Amino acid sequence: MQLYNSYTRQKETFEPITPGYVGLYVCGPTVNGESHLGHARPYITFDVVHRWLRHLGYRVRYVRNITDAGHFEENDRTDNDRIGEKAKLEKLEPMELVHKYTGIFHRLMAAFNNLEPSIEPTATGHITEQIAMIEKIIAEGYAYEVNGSVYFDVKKYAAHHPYGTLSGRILDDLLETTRELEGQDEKREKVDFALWKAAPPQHIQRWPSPWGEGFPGWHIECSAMSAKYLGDRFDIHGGGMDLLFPHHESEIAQSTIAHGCAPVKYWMHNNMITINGRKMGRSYGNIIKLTELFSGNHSLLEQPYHPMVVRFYILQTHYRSTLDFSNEALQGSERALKRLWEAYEALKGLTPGPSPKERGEMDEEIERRCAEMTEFMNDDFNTAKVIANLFELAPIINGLKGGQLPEGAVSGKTLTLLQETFRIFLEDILGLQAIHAGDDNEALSKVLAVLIDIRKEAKLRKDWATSDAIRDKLLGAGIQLKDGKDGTVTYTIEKA
RNA sequence: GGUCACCUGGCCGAGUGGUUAGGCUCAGCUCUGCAAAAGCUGCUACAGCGGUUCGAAUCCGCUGGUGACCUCCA
Repeated sequence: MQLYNSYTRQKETFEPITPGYVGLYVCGPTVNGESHLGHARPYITFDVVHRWLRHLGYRVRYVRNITDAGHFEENDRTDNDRIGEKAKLEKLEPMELVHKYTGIFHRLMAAFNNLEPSIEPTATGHITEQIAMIEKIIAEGYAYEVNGSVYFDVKKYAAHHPYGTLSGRILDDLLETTRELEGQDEKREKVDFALWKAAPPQHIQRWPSPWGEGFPGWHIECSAMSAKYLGDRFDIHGGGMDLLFPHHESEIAQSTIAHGCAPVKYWMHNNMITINGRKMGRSYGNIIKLTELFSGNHSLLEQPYHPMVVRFYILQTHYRSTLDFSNEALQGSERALKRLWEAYEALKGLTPGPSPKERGEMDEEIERRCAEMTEFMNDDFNTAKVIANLFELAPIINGLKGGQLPEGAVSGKTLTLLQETFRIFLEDILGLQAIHAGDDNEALSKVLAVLIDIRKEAKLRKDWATSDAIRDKLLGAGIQLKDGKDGTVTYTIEKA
């Protein structure tokens, strides 16, 4: 399998550090607010990576953190609320926020049908590990303490180690161009980053440390927790491209000092979701929360979009390309997914033709397209090409079902391959699910059978008014009847 | 300002030297009582200008445009 390593900026053959096992770490959410559309991308992207690695037979330990330490705020409440000014219950309780947004996050992940990570460690649950790591870095001489805060000495690090390789930074440029920010006078250099921050008196989240009460810096949690659960050196670290600098660059530096080796063998970064060509982000004011996307409740949205439509829309594009949001694009994905899924359902109902014919051209095409899907996934997780091939196969399935292709056009063996391949790629790898309601309601299917029967009788009488009324009114209720060529009628039910 | 990307048909998007990507939309046809669904067919693009090459969307250069990072950020 080939994957693109952001560190070397080229595709490389994947060889796990420990044969048969893969350590995968992905930067998780900061649970101080609701996830938006942009956040959906890494979690879906790396869910597919996780699924594919498992499919290849690797035993994967997938670690995705929950960042629940740092700066928190909600509406007018912040973690800087002065202790004396408000009653306890009026003040922000960080764990209350963390609980709320972690719950929302988990529900969103489930809606996307993302498999759960193996471990979901929280930053607050690993304060001691982070402190221990900082102590090690100080002992090695690459960090210094100022007024209860600890900073990493980037200049010294860069003198002895390659720095900036991942993000393409040159230290001298950074020293010149890094902006002047408040409260940075403690640092020796502007490029230094905090390992530990002393907590001002009004800061609620605080832990004791060798340097006084405070809280961990932004980057250290990922390094401490990935090392704890995956080892000092592990296989794949994923996240959004916007984390390249300074987050991942800092992770490399601090881990290299603390553990004596570069922490990650393969770095993977997904590209951004844009809206009108611009990255979705708080500062641009163009955020669409996922809950809004699913409900349609947002001024930019023309309609609600099902989580599976969003998942499909994301997977139709290669993960390293930007992906532009628009209603038109989402609606296109919705129609496309419906068509593909209905072909899949039709495929499940197909049985081999009467005379198992000899292998024909169609058998060869199907075999080739099925085999290609594995190649596409092995080539840096090219889900876009996998989906294209599924669409290439859909007309064959529909043709067999609809009678445009003769019954024996495909051999039984090939049909089985096709069924198996669709199931594996659509469900197991892409992680897609039906977006219309299942046909599992016995009472409803009986009712529909009655209506279909009445309509059939009406058609025999050429009572078009009645037959069309049944068809149109059901459609209005979200139930679409589909007349087969041989008189059979199938239907799909919109999920409420 | 520094660094790095990107610019594909009405829209979304694959694609790194020679092949129809694919999806959505649209038009025509088949099927149908009419539709829908499905099938078939059509719409053949690579920002511009140079260069390399037998041959470039694909490599190189220049120009223009857009974006990302440099600050919390998926």
